[in-house]
Formats: sequence, structure tokens, C-alpha cells
Amino acid sequence: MTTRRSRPGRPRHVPDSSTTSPRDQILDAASRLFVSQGFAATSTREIADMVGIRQASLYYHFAGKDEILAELLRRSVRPTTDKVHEILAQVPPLDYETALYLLVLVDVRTLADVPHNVGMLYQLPDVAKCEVYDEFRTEHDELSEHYARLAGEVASKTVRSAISFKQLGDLLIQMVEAVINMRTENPNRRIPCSEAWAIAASCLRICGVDQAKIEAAAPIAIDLLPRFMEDKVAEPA
Amino acid sequence: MTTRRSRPGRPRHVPDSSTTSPRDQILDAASRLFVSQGFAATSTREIADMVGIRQASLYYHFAGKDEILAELLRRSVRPTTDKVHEILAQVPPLDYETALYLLVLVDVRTLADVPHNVGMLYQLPDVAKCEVYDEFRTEHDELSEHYARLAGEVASKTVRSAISFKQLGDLLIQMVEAVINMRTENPNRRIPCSEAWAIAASCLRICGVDQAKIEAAAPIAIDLLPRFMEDKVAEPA
DNA sequence: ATTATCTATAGATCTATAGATAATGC
DNA sequence: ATTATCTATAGATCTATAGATAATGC
Repeated sequence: MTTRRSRPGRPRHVPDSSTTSPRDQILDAASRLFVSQGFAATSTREIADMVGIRQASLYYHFAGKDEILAELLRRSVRPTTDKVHEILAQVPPLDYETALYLLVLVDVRTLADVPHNVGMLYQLPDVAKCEVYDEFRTEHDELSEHYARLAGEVASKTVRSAISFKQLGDLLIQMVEAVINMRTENPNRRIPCSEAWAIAASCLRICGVDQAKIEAAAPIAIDLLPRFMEDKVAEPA
Repeated sequence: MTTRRSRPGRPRHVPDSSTTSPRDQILDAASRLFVSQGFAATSTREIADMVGIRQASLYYHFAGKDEILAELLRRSVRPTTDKVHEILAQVPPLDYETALYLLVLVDVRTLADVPHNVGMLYQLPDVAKCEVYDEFRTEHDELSEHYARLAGEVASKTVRSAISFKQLGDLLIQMVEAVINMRTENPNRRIPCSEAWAIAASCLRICGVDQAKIEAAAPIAIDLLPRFMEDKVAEPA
């Protein structure tokens, strides 16, 4: 059944064995290459070669290399302000420790599950220099502020006196992004729950939350996680 | 006194106002550009323009772009196996918590003090793809193993049961490398001691070390730090 | 004579466009 | 007719080399 009903258009010089759309094939190849060798270091020819089409054929599907990048960035959106508010809306029943644990889990799972470790792109200077990146800079800053605010709520007195909330929030984000590094060797490796939990617990520890509170927060957050991840299937039309 | 005694060789089209050697001027310009826009995305012309010489003149000082990168990587060596052993040699009087705190401080200060945040280069995929990078891959792996071993010594029972030493070590490195991100906005910003201490304390917290032990380790390690950093001045001939 | 630059340029990319072509679908 | 590819190529890089030149130093 590998012979898929062939579609209109001139055939490729290498027959198309894939079942996904040409657009997705391009995004797939591009993300692998961008993550493994960088954005600027990847040529449109390399992408085309990996897909099995001619370099010029890319431009039927995308206006340029930047457009491919933009689409990839769009597909790896970290928790937005909306989602953080959704989580924070649970706080009267929940406490802030649990909310932070939950936010970290959502964020880690997002980065862990995005294909080919595309979350790494946000960290590359050649990507950040791109015009298309600007759209995402704001969102990232907002997320950063939410981490800072939550960190401020749960930080112990000692931690509070040693570091600003802003910096503490940045340390938490840094910890969350460990998941990106975990995937660099093998971008297709699945990150098990245990590793996500370890990161979330580390975040609370960094804030100076004691073990008892962590053990109380963890099971509640883990239980709530699926509810906040279920919108990860559909793609906007 | 800006008119420095002029040296042999044809004069530049833009007169050389700098007091450092041409080689250092090139390294300086290259590191700024590599860190802010990536290695592959930076052309030799851009480097030359920033220095104030013609593109071709770079090749009098370096065999190629890769050689410039190699030299920059060489200048930001993180604590080596030698240095870790030096630190660990203090362990009979010191305890492992203090040794880890000290190692983190040394590592953070190295990354914090290297010019233009060059430590970031190690994280870029286009740099890692470069042949000249191989020399440093081994060293980084060794450092990683040392972190894992030290983490194993100090980890609390709870942490121990939740995560492998290897992964715990990687989380510590991730935390240390927060200092690189702290410098991305302004690579010339100085990282104050308080921020280095906060990172070191965070590392111990991630391992599940309790507050009392952190407060005992910190002053000892801080006191010992200068002894392990004093070789940061000389450059091999 | 030595040194550090310069100008000029070859050769290898790389991106993007124009226009031809080989399928399917009606 | 429509679609998705192809071939061919223009124009803009970019890296690296060859050889000229303008200083200093002896």
C-alpha cells in the first residue's frame, strides 16, 4: 500500500513515497536541518534535497526560507498569557506552588513534544535576528513575566532576599529549557514523564519550596495536566 | 595620546585608532558578531568592516573563518578535568557540598567574565557542526561527568530516587549556563557576585541540599574562589 | 627587506524568478 | 484547465588567493 493515489502536477524526479503533504514534508526537513546545523547554515538546496524535490520547487509552497522558519516558530508556541491565566484561574482551590508546578509541566511537555526539537530555534541568534522572529519575542517576554510573578508567590524568605523575582523567573525558564538540551543528541527521543516531573520539582526547589509542599503539589498538578494539554492536537485551518 | 607610534605595513584605509593588535581586533569584532547573529550568518566582510580593514586582509592573520572561531573557543575554556581535580583535592577538609558550590562559582565566573559572552558559541549548532569544534566536545563531556559525580555525592534521598546522576548533572550545567542567557541582552554587562551566588545556591537546592548546609558551604567556597581563578590573567605564548 | 595592508578577482555558492512540462480532473 | 513539479538562469553574495603597494627598519 505504499503506492498512494498519485496527485495532479508533474511528478518528482524522486518519486514521492511520503503520505504527508509536500508542505509538511518541507517543514519536516527544514526543522531537522535548522535544529541540527542552524538556520543560516542551512541552504534551501539542502532542504529540497532532503525532501526529494528541486530547490526551486520550494518556492511553490513558501515565499522563502524566512516563511518556512515563521511557520515552524508558529508551531511550537509555548504557553501563552491565555493559558497561564487559565492555570492561574484554578488558584483559589489550588495553591501557587501547584500552579507553578503545573505551568512548568505544561511548558516542558510542549517543548518535549514539538517535532524535531523545534523549541531550540528560539534560542539561536541567527533566528532571533530574523524579522519573522519579532512576532514571538513579545510572547516570550510575557511568559517570562508570568514565571517571575509566580516565582515571587512561592519563593522562600531566603531565596527572596538573595535574588530578584525577575531573575528567579529567568532561572526557572532556564530549568524548563533543559528539556531542549536533553533532546539535542537525539531530537526524536521521547521525554518520559519522570523527567518532566524532575524538572518541575527542581523549579520549586530553586524557589526554596520545601519537600513536603513539593510532594503535595506534584500529584495534583500531574492529575490536572491532561486538561491543559488536550488542545495540542488540532491545527488552525 | 591617541596617535600611537605607527607600525610597519601599508596603512589601513580607515586609520587604526585601536591600541590592541590587529589579531585581537579581529577576534573582538568576530566574537561580537558571532554571538549576536550566529557563526554561519556572519560573513568575513562584516568582520573586516567592523575592524576597519578590507575583507581580504583578514587572511593575513587567520587562515580562515574557522580559525577565528577556533581561537575564540580556545579562549573560553570552562573548568577542565585538571581544575576539577584541584577542587576535589580539597575535599577531605571541605565537604562535597562546598566543592560543588565552588565548582559552580568557578564555572559561572569563567562564563561571566569571558569577553563578549563567547561561552554561548558552544551552544550553537552551526558552531558544533564545525570541524574545529571537535577538540572541545571531549572536554565538555568530561566536565559533564564531573558534575554528575559531584551531584551524586550531595543529592538528597528524594532527589536520588527521582532522577539519575547523569541527568541531575545536566540540570546543574543547565543552571550554570543561565549566566550566558543573562548576558545575551547586553554581552558587556558585568555579572555581580550576588548573581553567581544565587546560581550556585540554586544548584545545591536542585540537588535537595537543605538551607543550613547551603549557608555553611557558601562562605567557605566564596572565600576559596580567588585561589581557583587567579590563573585567568596570563595567556599561553 | 620586512611587514601589513591594499586592489582585483576567480570560483563556488546561494536565493529567487521565469517559463516549460507532465501529471490529473473536468 | 489546474496543479505541482521541472529546467535554466540572473544576480547577489561569500571565501580565499594572487599580486601590488605603502609604510617602517636596517
